[in-house]
Amino acid sequence: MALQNLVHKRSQSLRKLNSPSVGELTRNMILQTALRVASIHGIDGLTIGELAKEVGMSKSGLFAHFKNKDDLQLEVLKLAALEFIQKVMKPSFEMPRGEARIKAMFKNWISHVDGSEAAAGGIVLISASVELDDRPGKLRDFVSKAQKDLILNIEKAARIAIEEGHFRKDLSAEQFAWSLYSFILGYHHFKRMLKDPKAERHVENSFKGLLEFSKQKKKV
Amino acid sequence: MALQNLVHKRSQSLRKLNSPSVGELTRNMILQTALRVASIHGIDGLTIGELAKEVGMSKSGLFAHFKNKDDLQLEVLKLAALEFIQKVMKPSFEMPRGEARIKAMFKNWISHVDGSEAAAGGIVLISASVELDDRPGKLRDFVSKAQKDLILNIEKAARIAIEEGHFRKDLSAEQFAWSLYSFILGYHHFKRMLKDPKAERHVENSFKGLLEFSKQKKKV
DNA sequence: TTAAAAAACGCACGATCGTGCTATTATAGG
DNA sequence: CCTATAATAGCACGATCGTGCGTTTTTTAA
Repeated sequence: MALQNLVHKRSQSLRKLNSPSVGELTRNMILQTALRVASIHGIDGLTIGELAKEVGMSKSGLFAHFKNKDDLQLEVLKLAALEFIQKVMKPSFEMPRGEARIKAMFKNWISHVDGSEAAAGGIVLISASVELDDRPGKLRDFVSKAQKDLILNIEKAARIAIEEGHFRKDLSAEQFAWSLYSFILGYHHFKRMLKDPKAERHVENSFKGLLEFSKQKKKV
Repeated sequence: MALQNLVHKRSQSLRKLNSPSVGELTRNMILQTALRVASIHGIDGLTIGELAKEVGMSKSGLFAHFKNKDDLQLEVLKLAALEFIQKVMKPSFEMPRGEARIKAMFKNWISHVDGSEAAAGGIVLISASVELDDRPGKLRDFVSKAQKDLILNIEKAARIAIEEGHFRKDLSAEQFAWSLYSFILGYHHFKRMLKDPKAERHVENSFKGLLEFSKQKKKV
């Protein structure tokens, strides 16, 4: 897989105007590939030898771009988080405040989970949190923080919806975020592991129920 | 860690009445230990060398009990499923039909997720499904089937609750099972990965909401 | 008690792991 | 174009992986 050549061709023409060094480009390409590999084999199943093969480089040439394997894994996780933010969170927060934004968030998220080919960011983060939950360290810390930020963003969106009068005043934004995230986890699980064709329907029903529950004035 | 000795002592006294062979006992002990290891390092992180060290045997001596590593992993998953069934599902189905049974199921499940020390079965199954979701094979098939059975059992309990008149007639048992399972996944995630102290409260609120939603006669 | 059978060990194999060191090739600025 | 530097490759290391095989020890049955 000599993606290498393509990258170099492109770099030579680009550098005349704006200059990311060749090494920088290669490094990015490596990380992109690594993210793809990690989405299949998990962040722990990511091995330097296989990655080198996949990317069309020698092990040592590839390895020179990173301090050690932990560093490589951390960079992959960062990329995953970044990709998720840009594909799911950012476009949502460009929508009008309130319910519309919540709905967009849900929709973007679902389709991000579906995008098994290209966008593997979210999947890697979820898998990583399962793989790492019992093993302290920098990797775990990063994933944990990324997830917490994510939850806080959902909470923020929910609070705004309350402010806007779309959701009822006595709704717990925290509980809302928790429920929404659980449904996404459920969707991820049923769709990817169990290949359940009804997963879409179920998650949409649950989400609809959550919305109604969050709107109504009183009781249940 | 010479658990070995204990096992052999016990075997010699036990065998006079009822006879599981020594090899059988050792094999069981290996699997128990393997389950514990897998609950920390994942089913893929389970390595024969480390397991041998943990169990106090030589690699080859241990390996003689299994055809190959895949077989070992499969046996561990089987044990995990068995443990889950006996700790969570079986006691639930001994409760009275209907809502009580549903509640017991939820309660048992939650405390099973909490039992990080001893009961690692459920955790291993959930982790395994994440690790394996993109890698076809016997392991994936088993986990997938185990999870499907599990869902069907929830559905069955829900259908019985409908029959008994505890849940409303037009409730979708399938949707109920889906929601409940998603909440459990959420709990697992928040409790184990994010160490969120509010996880209990959230999952209980969600469960309570689900129950009320399932009872009321009409609307939302 | 002794011979047969089961269980565990010792050892070694090829492969691959993460990671350095040195040499070679590609790129950059003068 | 030439040189300094950046980027990549080659090679080797110790460790560990999964897995066989022959030997030794332990358990079992007569």
